[in-house]
Amino acid sequence: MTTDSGSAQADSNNGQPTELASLYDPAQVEGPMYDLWQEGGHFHADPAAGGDPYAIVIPPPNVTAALHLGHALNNTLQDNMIRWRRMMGCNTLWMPGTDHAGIATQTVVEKRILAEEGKRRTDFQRDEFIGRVQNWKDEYEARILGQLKAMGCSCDWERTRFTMDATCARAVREAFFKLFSDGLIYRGKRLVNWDPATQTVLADDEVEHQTVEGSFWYLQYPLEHPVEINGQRLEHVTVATTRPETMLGDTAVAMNPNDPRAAALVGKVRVRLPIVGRLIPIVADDHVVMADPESEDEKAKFSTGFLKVTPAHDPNDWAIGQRHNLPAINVMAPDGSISYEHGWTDWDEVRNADVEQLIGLDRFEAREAIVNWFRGENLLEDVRPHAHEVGHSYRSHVPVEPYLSDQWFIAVKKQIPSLPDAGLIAGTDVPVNSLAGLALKPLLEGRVRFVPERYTRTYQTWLENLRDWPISRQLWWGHRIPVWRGKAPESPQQTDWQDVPSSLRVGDADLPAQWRTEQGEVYVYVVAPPNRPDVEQKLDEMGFAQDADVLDTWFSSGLWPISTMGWPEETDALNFYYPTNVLCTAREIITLWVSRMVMFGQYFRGDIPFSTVFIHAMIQDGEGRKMSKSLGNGIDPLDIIASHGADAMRFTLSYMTTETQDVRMPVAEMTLPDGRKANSSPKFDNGRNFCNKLWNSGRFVMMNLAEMTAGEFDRSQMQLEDRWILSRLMRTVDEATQAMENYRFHDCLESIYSFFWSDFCDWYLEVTKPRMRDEQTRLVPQRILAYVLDSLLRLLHPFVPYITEALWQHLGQVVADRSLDAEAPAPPARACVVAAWPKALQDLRNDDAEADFAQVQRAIRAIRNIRSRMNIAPRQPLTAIVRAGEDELARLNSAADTVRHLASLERLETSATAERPRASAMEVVETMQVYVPLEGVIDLDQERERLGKQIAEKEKFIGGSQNKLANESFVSRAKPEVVEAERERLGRLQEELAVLQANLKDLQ
RNA sequence: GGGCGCUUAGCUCAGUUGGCUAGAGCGCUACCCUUACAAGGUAGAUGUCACAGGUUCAAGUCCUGUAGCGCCCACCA
Repeated sequence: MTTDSGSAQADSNNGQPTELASLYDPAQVEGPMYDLWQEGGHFHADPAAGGDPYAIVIPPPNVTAALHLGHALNNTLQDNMIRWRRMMGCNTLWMPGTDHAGIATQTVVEKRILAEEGKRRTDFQRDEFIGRVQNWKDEYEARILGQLKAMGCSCDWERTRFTMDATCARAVREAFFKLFSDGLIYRGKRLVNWDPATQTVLADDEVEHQTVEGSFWYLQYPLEHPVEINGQRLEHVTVATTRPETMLGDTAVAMNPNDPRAAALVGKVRVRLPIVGRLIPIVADDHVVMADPESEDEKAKFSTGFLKVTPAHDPNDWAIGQRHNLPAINVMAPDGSISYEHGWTDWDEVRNADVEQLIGLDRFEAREAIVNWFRGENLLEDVRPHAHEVGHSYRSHVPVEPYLSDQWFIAVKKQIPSLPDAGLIAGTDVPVNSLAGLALKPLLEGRVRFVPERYTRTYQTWLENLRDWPISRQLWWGHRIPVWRGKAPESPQQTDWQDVPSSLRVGDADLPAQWRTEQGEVYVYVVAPPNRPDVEQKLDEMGFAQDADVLDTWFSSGLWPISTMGWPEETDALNFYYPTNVLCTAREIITLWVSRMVMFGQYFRGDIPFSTVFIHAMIQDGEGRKMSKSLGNGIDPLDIIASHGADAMRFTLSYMTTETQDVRMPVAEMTLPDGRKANSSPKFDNGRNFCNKLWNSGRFVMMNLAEMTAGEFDRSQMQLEDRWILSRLMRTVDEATQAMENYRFHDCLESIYSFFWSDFCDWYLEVTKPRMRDEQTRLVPQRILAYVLDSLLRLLHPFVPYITEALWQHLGQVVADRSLDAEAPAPPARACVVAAWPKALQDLRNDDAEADFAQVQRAIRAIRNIRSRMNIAPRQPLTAIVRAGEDELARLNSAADTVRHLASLERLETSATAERPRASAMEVVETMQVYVPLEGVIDLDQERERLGKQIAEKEKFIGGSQNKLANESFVSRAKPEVVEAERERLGRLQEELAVLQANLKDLQ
């Protein structure tokens, strides 16, 4: 976008207000205004200043990549709220920061290093690799913070945090220590979601399900010896599986106890596992669905009645294994290849040539090889296509492998020992005083609420069905788990973590400890307390080693609301701003993040972290697809800022924010001012146009205020349009304020927008132009222009901060005090960012003025309409004759100048009995008739047709209204005021019809 | 498999407790560079509110069902 209209701000001379360009150029304004706010210290939150606290913690963006449009929306809305509350006089804090995003960041850095240097993580020393990730983090953190600033976010930058900085690390250490001491963290061998690509465990909610077109393979497992059932000889059983490769680890075949064949099979005969040769039992378990090809049940349709049981590689099988005491044989390495080195306990007994050929194959290669083996041995009974949901890593996107491994867990449904036993939350198995219970209770009590409310359920059901949270990750980038493991120096009483709140004395410290027997040896796990390097050193000396793993990223982000404020220290910020007010986020992390913050806030701080969770829409592209790098449909907020301006972006995003759950953003490649091509969206045109309009109207108002005189304002000197615009303003202030209170950003902007554009620009500015030309008549409208513009800038500031601030600064130079009078003050402020939000003054509300002015508007529109229809030049002077009731005419006459001016009339005649001049065009609006005498030919047929249409329409409505009123039930059952309104409406319609008919008759 | 959401003008979407002669922006048509703004102004056209039932005096709005689209959750026989 280029313009020859010069820079937005010419040099000021002699202290005169600067000239403003006619095209708003955001690039000229945004930087200086942001500097002005920063220099003014307006974003800094000071608890000592007291007042009403209002705080928001930012959902810390991941340092994996620069911010995208979703972030732009998220942060725009937060800034809307913070700026609004600041103007409402609250002591506001918007806490900024970024998230280290463990697995995600490590993955992108690994990928980049592999691509650029051909090296893998394991080619580096741990510290060296972390240094590389740190560099990435530094780069992206800077970019992200820069983006937030460019968007205009009014965060308290002095408090900027990072989930791995010293303050947050301190909180993590404290939190881990407390959880461990309370026996809420334990080490366990469990089946976890394993990502073979990144080789780490994933929490349930880090697994994404995708539909995969797979197959069912029907494999025959020979029986140890044939069995006779009802005279039929059975030599093998057939199992159906989607993952044949796991059969190497089968340790049983299960069947339903009600299966008629069970009596002859269960416990009577074993199965010889093909390839491996392992003899495995047949067990009875209710979990197995019996075969029934006729059944509606999907499972019964494909079931053979026999289920292969692989405890080490399937969660259901794990459960069956637990019930029947089956061994778990792990046949895979962490990278997903077939291996006998990771828990294949009977390898030495079963190894043979066939099995050995499979060792080292990737799990999918092994699948093929095994299927081929079965086919070759004639044991492959059938293959059927089968579409099913397969869990994939949300980071590497490869299928997740259920994998047996040792991990640290948080016990989420365990009664917290330090709290009283308060039973279960009704209808659940969740103890009130468990971590899950602590997160659930405030929701049920209404202390935490979701907006929109429907998201409550997502949160609730998730917590109710929560399983223990695996918190260790086999990564390098993250908070290292502060657990040290060593040979137990003394004999423990027991080795069951659950019942032994025990400790180990190290130096002068008693460390919480858990004992475990591993490979016949007793080990002790202890947690080193925060800020005790001496203890850590002592542990090292004792030959203890720190756990190599790091914590799940959500462990530290769950602490975000308290860690950023300095917990566990009793900081002023924590005391003043906690609990915060609103958490603003998208629905995708309600479970991942929101619930954990509530859990931790409640447990560590004894209070909820925020009282409202505002969930906003997710942005999709024009086709309803997710925006992503791989699709090439992502948009960088900085590119929108370059193409349209930050305010335009914010305006459009805020305006789009309704209660809907998805919004679409058509993506289009655009050329930016610097010549680059980048993705942006024409959706932002609306915002840009709005800003330009605001800029120009502000410019125009200020031109007219140049020689404004202050002094007493005499309200009695106001004319109809003055009373009208003030009334409309107050109505708007009222609507906007209510909308903001209810997180209705669209409604708020809609209200301000229509007031600004339709009422203020289209009408008030136009109406007052003639009055502005005269030194005497301009006095009143000048004061009102100043007051209304001042109010508008305040109303719009939370949404479009830059342009409103720029105009505010200019306006301040033109008119220092825009107060109307003592009752309608406009408290001066040195910056719009800290100006007071307007109050809706009831004494300026004026329904009569609004009704009267509406009448004037109707008359003007009628004349313009005739002009347009008759193809008469806009400024050709005309005479108009208006016939209407006495009251209506009185209103019109009181604003005759306005009508003449805005309709470009030479003469306006009003009469209750006027006749239509023979050569004239006419317009009937309600009961008002407007005639415009014209020279030349009037097409009477056309006029009659128009009237005929209007009559038909009117009759239709009258018919409907009459039917309604003739309906006995309506009259008796509808609310009286509704019936009364309907009667009035019918009366009005009939009057209007009569006028139309009279005029039609006149044309005959 | 469970849950949630959407379907309103050519396009993108508003429409809070049922009272609607259903709105906005963009686009479209005609006229206008009227010294704030052409990123603008004036005037105008356009809708079986997905479909089928039901509740009600009254349904875009509430209920049930159907279809299409999208999302979230769920241990892959």
